[in-house]
Amino acid sequence: MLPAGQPKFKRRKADRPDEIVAAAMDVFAEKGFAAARLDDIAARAGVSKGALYLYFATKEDIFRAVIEQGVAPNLGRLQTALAEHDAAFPDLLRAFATIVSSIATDSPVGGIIKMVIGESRNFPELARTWRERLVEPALGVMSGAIAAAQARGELRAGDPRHCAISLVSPMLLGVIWRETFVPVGAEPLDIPTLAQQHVELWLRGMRPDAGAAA
Amino acid sequence: MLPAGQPKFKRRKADRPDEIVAAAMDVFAEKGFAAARLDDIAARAGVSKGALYLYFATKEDIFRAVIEQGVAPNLGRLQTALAEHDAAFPDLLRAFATIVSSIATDSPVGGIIKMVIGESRNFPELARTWRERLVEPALGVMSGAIAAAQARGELRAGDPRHCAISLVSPMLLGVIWRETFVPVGAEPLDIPTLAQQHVELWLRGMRPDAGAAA
Amino acid sequence: MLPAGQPKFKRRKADRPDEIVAAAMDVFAEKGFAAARLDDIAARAGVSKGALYLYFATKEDIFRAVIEQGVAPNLGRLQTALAEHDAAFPDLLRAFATIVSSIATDSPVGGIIKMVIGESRNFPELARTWRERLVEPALGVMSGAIAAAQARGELRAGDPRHCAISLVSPMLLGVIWRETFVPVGAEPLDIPTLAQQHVELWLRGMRPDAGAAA
Amino acid sequence: MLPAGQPKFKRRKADRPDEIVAAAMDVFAEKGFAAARLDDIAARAGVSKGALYLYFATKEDIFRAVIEQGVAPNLGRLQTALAEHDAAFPDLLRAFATIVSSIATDSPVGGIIKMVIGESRNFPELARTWRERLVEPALGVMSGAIAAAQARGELRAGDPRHCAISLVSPMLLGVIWRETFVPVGAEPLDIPTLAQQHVELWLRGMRPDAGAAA
DNA sequence: TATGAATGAGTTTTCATTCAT
DNA sequence: CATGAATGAAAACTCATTCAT
Repeated sequence: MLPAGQPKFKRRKADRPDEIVAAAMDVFAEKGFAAARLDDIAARAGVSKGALYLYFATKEDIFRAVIEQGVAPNLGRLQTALAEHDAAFPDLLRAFATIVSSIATDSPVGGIIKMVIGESRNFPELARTWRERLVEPALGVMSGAIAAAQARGELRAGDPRHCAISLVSPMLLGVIWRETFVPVGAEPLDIPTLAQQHVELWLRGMRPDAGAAA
Repeated sequence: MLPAGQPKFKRRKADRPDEIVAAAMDVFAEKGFAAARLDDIAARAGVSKGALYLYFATKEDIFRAVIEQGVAPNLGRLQTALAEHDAAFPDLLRAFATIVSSIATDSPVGGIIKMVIGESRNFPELARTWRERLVEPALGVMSGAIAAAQARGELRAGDPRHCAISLVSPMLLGVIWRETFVPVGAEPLDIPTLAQQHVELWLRGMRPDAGAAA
Repeated sequence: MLPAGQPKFKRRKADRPDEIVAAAMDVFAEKGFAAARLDDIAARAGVSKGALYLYFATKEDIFRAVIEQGVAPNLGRLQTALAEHDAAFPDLLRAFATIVSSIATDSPVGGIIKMVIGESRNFPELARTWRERLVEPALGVMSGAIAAAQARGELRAGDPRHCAISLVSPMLLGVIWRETFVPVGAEPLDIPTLAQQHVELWLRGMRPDAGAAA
Repeated sequence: MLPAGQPKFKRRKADRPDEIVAAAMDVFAEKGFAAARLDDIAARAGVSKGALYLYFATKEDIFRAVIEQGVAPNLGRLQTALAEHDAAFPDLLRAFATIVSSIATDSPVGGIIKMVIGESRNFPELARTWRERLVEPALGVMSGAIAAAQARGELRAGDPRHCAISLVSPMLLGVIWRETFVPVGAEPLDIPTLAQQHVELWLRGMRPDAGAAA
């Protein structure tokens, strides 16, 4: 059905924005906002530089779209991951670790996180959005679950927010490691293993005293 | 006619490079490498733009100097922190947590880490240097100590490198949080408390089974 | 399902060029040639951008058509206005003033004049055309009539070309005023009144000395 | 005193802005705002394109400066021209005609007027400024003087504003003619002669009836 | 015919780097 | 040594024009 020759113009209005955002994602993640060149983004998206401006008004707009697009799917996955509150807490956590590992491994969150960190001062509203729509909800759900488990006596005392951070930080660091040091020759971290080992460590560390339970 | 407060001696030229690096540190940490302007750096350092070129050949050189300068003092502090292998492991860790907290709180590592993360692909040799001279030595020392403690039966089994990451990641994340979300309105994390709580959690989580010890 | 008001027949293609020229007239008059965008012209003409190229080869062609179209009807009106040489000169002039006022008031000459003034250096041949086909003929007819009246002793001496300019300039300025200052908040000039008052002034100013006539 | 070689950089901070504005004046007057290229302005000013941005933030800023600069000196000249209210009205007018002629002949007002006309819709605030600071004051002074002379019985009745326009319009048109048609091959108008002849015409046309005076 | 997505040459704007002073 | 005006190469952005549909 496709014409044999390669047409000079492709008409794909509906697909273009996503293709551009995907290409921009790669370039921004590699170079950062300022060092990324629209030429590169256009080339990687397989369009002309001018075509970018059919869909986005400025370079900043493209960047915003990239970061925004990083929020939505992660939010969904995360909610899924934490939806089943009724599972026993340890099992919940283990499931959570698995999902987080898979997100970390096969989605571009790494690049997005890197960009949010690197450009938070240049694009404060994006950092704010990210925190409000992703980071705080996630921290909120987790520390809520932790507090509940503490109330039930399943976990020992301790500031729930700090506990949540203790819980997730190695996975985040794993992602950052992959973005930062692996391209430069470092051995990749085995995130699933790290996550699993860490969850077990955390669960043991949070287990109430045997004596207290008596 | 000169104001009385006028310093008798002009700033020694020997100080200039450090002042420039300090100013550059601030600007690079805020904007990233590409978005930082030499005008801003010069202005913040209180020198003319041309003066930068009396001490550094290029913008990249200044950036390198900033990153380099971030390595050295931290390296020293870290070695100090981990030098006294003969303390009991828990006490060693507690001391370590204190030192790391203070570094995290009142040195500009935060900004440097942010820059290393953000520019690792644009300046691979800097990321490499950082890893080789700071990250790997630190991880090495720590996982070595952990492995030794495991061998002595003081800690339970588990990949020492992963254990080390589990140990330090919340502090690193705390620093990143400060650079990323606090300027955008987030509540700062209480890094010393977080560190302390996490170290206790980690120690409990790594404590060998009571049964196994029997 | 079709709205009742839907025209039964589509606009005839034969009308398109004129509609485009009319739309272009508005846009060019507002923005000038270079700042006018074909998108705007197409939108105002109610056609696609590509459609412009079915009728005109380039943006310049559209512009030329606009200017050309400004010449023809005015030329006709002018000739009509000055055709009746046999009327008494004062009456001729009064009739002329009326016609010029109405042209000035309800035709787009204002915009065209503005464009001819603004783009004369960028499109010399258009300025030339305008002068040769409209300005010089008009000036010629008028100074001819003036010279004739002078020869008959109805008007006092004086360079006829300058006299003609003295005669028409307020009307022209009125049109320019409308294009320039009215859109920016100025009170419009009452061109008919201005014209009438000026013609009477001019006639008195050109009346031969009573003594000379004696 | 000047170095023999031609230095690559000239340091003339104080002079540059004026040189740039002067160069821009020429280019804008020839091409209009949109069609003028900063390259041309820079070249004509004898500086690099980048140097423009040392003194002006945008192309629009340069344009504004050109128009603004056209206001001030003309305002001064105009005030001078109309200052001597106590001369007999006819002599005042004759002096005025001389001064206006010389302004028209040897200042760049022509170009500025052309630009104000052509860009009034794109830069409304400039058109407004021009009208408020130059056009209206001038019209005001003139119609004031005319009204006074009418009250003294030196001039016949008639709307003073219209009379003022009748008076100045040929000179303005002469300037526009020079900008529009002379570069395209037209014979220049002899503005001084035109002005003088027109002032006499106007004075006669405004002279009160002999009978009325009796 | 008519459309409008896509192009790419051209323009404005930025800023690291140079150099006369 | 120090300055900062000036440069020029590179990057963002615009828009007349083309062409697959």
